Amino acid sequence: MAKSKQREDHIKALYALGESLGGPKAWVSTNCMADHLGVKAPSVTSMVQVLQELGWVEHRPYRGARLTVAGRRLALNLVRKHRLWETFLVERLGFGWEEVHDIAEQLEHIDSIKLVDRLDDYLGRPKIDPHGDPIPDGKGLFSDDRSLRPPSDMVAGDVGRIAAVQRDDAALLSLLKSHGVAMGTEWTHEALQALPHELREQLLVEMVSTMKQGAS
Amino acid sequence: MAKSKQREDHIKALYALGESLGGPKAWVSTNCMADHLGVKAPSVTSMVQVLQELGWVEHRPYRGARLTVAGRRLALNLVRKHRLWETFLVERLGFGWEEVHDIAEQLEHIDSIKLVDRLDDYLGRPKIDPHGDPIPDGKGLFSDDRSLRPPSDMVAGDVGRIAAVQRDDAALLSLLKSHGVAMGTEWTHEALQALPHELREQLLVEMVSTMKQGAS
DNA sequence: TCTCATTTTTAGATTTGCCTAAATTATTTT
DNA sequence: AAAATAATTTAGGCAAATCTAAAAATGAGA
Repeated sequence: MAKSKQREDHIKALYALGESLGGPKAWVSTNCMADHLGVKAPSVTSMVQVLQELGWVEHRPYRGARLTVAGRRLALNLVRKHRLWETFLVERLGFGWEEVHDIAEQLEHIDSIKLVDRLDDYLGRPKIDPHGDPIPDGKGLFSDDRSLRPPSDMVAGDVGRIAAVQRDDAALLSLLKSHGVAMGTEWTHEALQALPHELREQLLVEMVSTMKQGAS
Repeated sequence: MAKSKQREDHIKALYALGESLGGPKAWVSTNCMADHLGVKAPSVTSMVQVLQELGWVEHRPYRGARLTVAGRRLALNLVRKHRLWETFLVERLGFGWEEVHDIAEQLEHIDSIKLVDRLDDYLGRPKIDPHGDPIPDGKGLFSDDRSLRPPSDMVAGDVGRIAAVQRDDAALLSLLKSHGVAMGTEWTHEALQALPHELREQLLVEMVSTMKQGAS
């Protein structure tokens, strides 16, 4: 297997960037990974070459990298662990949603399938983590049946329930908290408009009631 | 601070061996640490020299190594984390006592004081872990008021409550479990005598009742 | 006390993961 | 289409943590 924290971090970065760039087939530049990981580009190149040898990554020189099926499975398992631990930290240990990212970043590398599965059971098999992100199951499958919308989709009179924050960033989450924004709380269009737009645009809501015709 | 998994492992080994060799002032040979850690002696020597630079270890060439006050504090914090995580795994996630050592070995390196303290609260500030070992508090202090005795102290008619197993070893713990030995269960002298002595001698009991005069 | 077996350290090499600087390939501009 | 610019990889080096083999110190027995 030959996993390591660094290798896993590169796999996770590749997964995250690949998703944001249009899915599993997208090529992710090594520079882009380097920025995301806080290392220099040549380090990523060499790591990506190692990960290719190990069968987790496909690398096309000067084009970029993307995950193999095995790599994607590994990435989804890391995402699963990260989000389950974040859920544990918030729901059981009483941490604020802005405090848990760095700790979960460490916990996600703990290697024990049984631990993850028991944690999942213990938490009641949650489908969504404290930031509103879906938690994949042991097979890497998501079951997120929410329909999420940006607040910009709301019109006067609409009410939305805060359902996700798009970036897991302590500063942003603290700010949101200080404005009273918490997962599951209900907000009118007007109240949301009163938030600074840098904050508002990071939110996603589920519609509670809308004035719009034919809205889901 | 400059902690790392390997450095912490060496500190913990030095603590454990130092305790078993007669307390904080005992010199522990690098060979002995090497055996305990599963590495070769020269690796320990060089690590010990690094740890001395960092102020956690005192090294007398050809004599051995021992922890400084700062090193001991670090070691006790690792022991605390290890034993709290083991408690969590057994009491909350339902693991068997023979399954948790390796996972706790990973979890003990997670770096977050707040996490440890919250976990401690969450578990109800336990004083004893699933193997009967005392859990130091945040200041490194133990509060273990049990009086533990080897089964060899028991005489016919005595009853003892299983209170600790002296080695955290999966094979041993599984065997004990298969003989029905579990923490807190009560055993007569006779029942204990029926166990293989390799198992029995790893146990410590609290006396429930004794025939002996003047026994505590 | 001197020699010799044992223990421990030093020396030098290896692997992993990172870096900077230089070379290479791709892309954009004119 | 050629040249300039930007992105990426290669080359070569460094630090951490390990190893093996060789040298040095300890201490036990004669």
